[in-house]
Amino acid sequence: MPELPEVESTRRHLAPVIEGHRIDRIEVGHPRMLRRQPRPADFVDRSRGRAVVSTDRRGKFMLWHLDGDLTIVVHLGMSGRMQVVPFDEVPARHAHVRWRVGDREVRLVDPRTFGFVACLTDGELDDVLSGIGRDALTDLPTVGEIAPTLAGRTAPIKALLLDQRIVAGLGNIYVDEVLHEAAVAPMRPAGSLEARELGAVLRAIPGILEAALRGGGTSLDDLAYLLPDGRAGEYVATLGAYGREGEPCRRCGGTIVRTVLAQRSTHWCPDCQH
DNA sequence: AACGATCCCTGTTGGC
DNA sequence: TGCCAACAGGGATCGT
Repeated sequence: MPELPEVESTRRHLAPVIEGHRIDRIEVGHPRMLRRQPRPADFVDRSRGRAVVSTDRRGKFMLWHLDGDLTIVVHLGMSGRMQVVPFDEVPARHAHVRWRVGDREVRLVDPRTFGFVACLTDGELDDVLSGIGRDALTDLPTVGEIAPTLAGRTAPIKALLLDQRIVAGLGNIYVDEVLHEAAVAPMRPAGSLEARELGAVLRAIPGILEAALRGGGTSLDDLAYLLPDGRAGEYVATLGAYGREGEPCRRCGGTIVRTVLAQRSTHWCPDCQH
């Protein structure tokens, strides 16, 4: 599932392909992908012929800043991935949005269509980003900054780490990894964490995310996520908790268990996560 | 306001 | 072997 490391790995691969280049042609094969666009008909008209000035990211939102104060927003949802192929390659199944850039085509492939794209004005972009919290990799809050937000909260710490309005970028896989690294049980009421534990959680976040980024992200067995050149992310071999039900904890030798929390499968070690 | 549940969607998996 | 229900989950939305 694309989370911050997957989106950032994707962005870094796409940057040299699109930055400074003009978008010559756009095709949208699935209107559902435009559901964030205020006026779907604007999507193609706004961005066609414009150059990508720079790329950026906020949480799981990839941003392509265009000339003319417009930004293409790409969210990969749960099964989205980007492809870069020669422009004359036969369209793949589920390649729902296709951008022609020079002699190449950039595609958003998304079988489950939970992803979306939009081309937004600066004002519209501000509206979208105002609903998203600080970036988990580049703008992580300190304990002092985040503690008031969590104080008194009874929801599980996992649920609040998944909430993009608080910290943006973590998804189901990396929340489990962060809590395992921090040795905090995922069902702990968020407000019950001591400063020491909150500190451990916040320290674990950049460590996990940067390691995942070095591996190009996590490609699970179903291969939903791949890099734009088709390669798999290698961090899957390093996962400590997610997907390791029944396997030994790398830290204490206990057994990783799977439960359901916040309507999500949750992997953790009852022996060393407290 | 906070929190949990439900829905969207479809390829894959597992049970019978 | 074949069929079909269950499952995966980011984010929007709804009910309590």
